[in-house]
Amino acid sequence: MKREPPTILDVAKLAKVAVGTVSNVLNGKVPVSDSRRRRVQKAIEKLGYTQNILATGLRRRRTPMVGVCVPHTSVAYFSALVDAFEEVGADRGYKIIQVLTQLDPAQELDRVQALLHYHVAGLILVPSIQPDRTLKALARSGTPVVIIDRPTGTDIFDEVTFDNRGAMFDVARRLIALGHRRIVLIVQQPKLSTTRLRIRGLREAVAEAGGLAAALIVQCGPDEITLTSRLAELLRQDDPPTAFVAANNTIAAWLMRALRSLQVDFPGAVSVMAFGEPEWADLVTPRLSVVRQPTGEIARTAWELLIRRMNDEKTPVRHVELKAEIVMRDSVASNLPRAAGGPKVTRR
Amino acid sequence: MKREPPTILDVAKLAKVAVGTVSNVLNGKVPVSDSRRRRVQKAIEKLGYTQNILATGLRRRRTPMVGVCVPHTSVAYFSALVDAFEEVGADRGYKIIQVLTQLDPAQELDRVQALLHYHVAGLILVPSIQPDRTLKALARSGTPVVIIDRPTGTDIFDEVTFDNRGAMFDVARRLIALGHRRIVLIVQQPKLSTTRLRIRGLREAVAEAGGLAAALIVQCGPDEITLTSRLAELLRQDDPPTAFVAANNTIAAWLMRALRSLQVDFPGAVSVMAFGEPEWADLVTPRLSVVRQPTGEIARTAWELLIRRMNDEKTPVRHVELKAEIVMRDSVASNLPRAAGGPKVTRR
DNA sequence: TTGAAAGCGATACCAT
DNA sequence: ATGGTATCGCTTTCAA
Repeated sequence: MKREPPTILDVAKLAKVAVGTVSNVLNGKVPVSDSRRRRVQKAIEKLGYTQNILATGLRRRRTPMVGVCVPHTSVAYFSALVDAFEEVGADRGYKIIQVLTQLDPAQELDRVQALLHYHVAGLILVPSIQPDRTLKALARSGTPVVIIDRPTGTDIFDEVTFDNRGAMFDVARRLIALGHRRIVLIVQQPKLSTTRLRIRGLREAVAEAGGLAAALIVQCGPDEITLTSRLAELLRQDDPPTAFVAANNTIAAWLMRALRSLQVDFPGAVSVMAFGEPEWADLVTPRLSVVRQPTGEIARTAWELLIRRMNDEKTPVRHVELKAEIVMRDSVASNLPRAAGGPKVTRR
Repeated sequence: MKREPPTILDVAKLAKVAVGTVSNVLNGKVPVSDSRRRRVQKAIEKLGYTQNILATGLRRRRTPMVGVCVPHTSVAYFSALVDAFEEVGADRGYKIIQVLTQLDPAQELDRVQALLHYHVAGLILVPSIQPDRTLKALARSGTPVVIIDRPTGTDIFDEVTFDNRGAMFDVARRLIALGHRRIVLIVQQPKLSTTRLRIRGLREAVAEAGGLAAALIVQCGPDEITLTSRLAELLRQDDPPTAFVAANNTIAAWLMRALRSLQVDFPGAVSVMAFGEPEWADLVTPRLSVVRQPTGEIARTAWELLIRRMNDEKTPVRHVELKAEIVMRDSVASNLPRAAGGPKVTRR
């Protein structure tokens, strides 16, 4: 018994007022006399009237929804971000439309364009490797946008990122101080801006150590098996790497499983760190050391910037860079020759 | 330089045709002569025209979006579902709007109502503990709905669930066969339909074992600390429980950490199982045994049912129940007196 | 086939 | 403060 939902006209008729008056009651911007307001409210109640956002959006040329575009939600970091946005956004009366890029620039463009068709009020984007066309479309649309996590290298969008270079630098420095000489960074997407920054941080730390240390970037394949064989190869060579850094929790999980299946003594022979903090970081043995991204703060800041831009089209562009926190646990151990059971890293 | 986006009118003007013709080209339902079609397409290209979905939706009284309402995405099971929907939905030209209930019936109602304002073409819902008002609103709206994961006990919506009772029954039976006599099910929401079914399965298995075994339902608090102290209490009593089943990956993580901090010999003294399959299940020691939900199949089936209902308003209601898979790993061990190092459960 | 025109449900302006 | 009306961008008759 699907009856057509009541419209503002039905309400106006029942309350014996003009449609404009109903609209005014609804939006509360223009004053309405008490008596009429009550009549309208009663009518709304009785009819079970609900606003049609499509019509409102069409007229207002803007909808109270914000698009959020992330790679996928299987990386804990991203799902945490989405959760945070849903929460903070709802408080301000915005709905979140979530779309996924699956790491594919073409899909990214497609999905973002779809969001633009909806005339979303704003858009939060974690860009892919090749976001150029997407960014162009975004710029052309004039939609308020905040880029998060991955700097675009442009100056047209607000950005909230965290200091990947610095974090990686600190991590590498600590590893080197612990006696590690060959450090491997395992990444999924070498061309990603974030990845490049991490590589830079790593190289800088290595350079600082003079000829002592060396860095190696490994691109993991699409699955665990590829990574495992690549790893086996690496560890077979003479003077094999002793420290591994995984770019996210998925890779970290693959890496740990690979090390186990290869029966590598861990953290005895090799140390491991990861970006992101999966819920299992301190459940596994050895407990995983991580670079903890300031997820909540990123979400909050991004939302603030977005609100600001949605309110004022031409407020100056801002780039906010937050600091990540390094959390050392058992998966990182000393590699100093004299210190087989020697000085341990601080645990927490 | 935000210029107004071109409309169908601009296209018509440039192509020197009527707006209706442009619309026909766009939708491809009504035949259009080749020459005009080309002119229209060229104009669209040139102007960079994109359809305004709000207007289309208003006119058609339906939008190509499907709402997905889940508790949150930090439980891997739910984020996997959302990912699956985004993928399968996009293929059919639907966008997914995701909203979260945060386990709160009031928030659930609010969010679902918002989705209804958008006149979504369909809605997929993982209901909360108290979904009555939401379900009523949904029924009233006439929107195609598919309920997943948690049966509602009504016959007005299509449902895709999996056999929680059966899965729990099998799990309990195996545990009992392994010599466990006191089995604890740790849940977050005792009144949830899913939970009730699991409890029933557990009770049935216990009953089957005669006076041999006993079941205990523990409601964990909102955080790990509460659970830890509750657990300590349980384990302190005489004849303490030897098997624990966690309702999801979050509780499983809490449970494992709690057991460690309480220094319980595990899986020596107690065995552990969990519903859901977190990425860390086989990373932890001992590797976690789980009830693996058929996530992909649930998503696929739900989508099929939704499509079916979106196409045919009054196709008969269907309830599909899928089977879950029990995956035994090291976290479950024998509790038979004679079998300290005795018969092990099959591993995989 | 094609063009003209009537809405879809709301907002916002203009008189009153 | 209130009522009447044009309008948002598009689909969908209805004639031609």
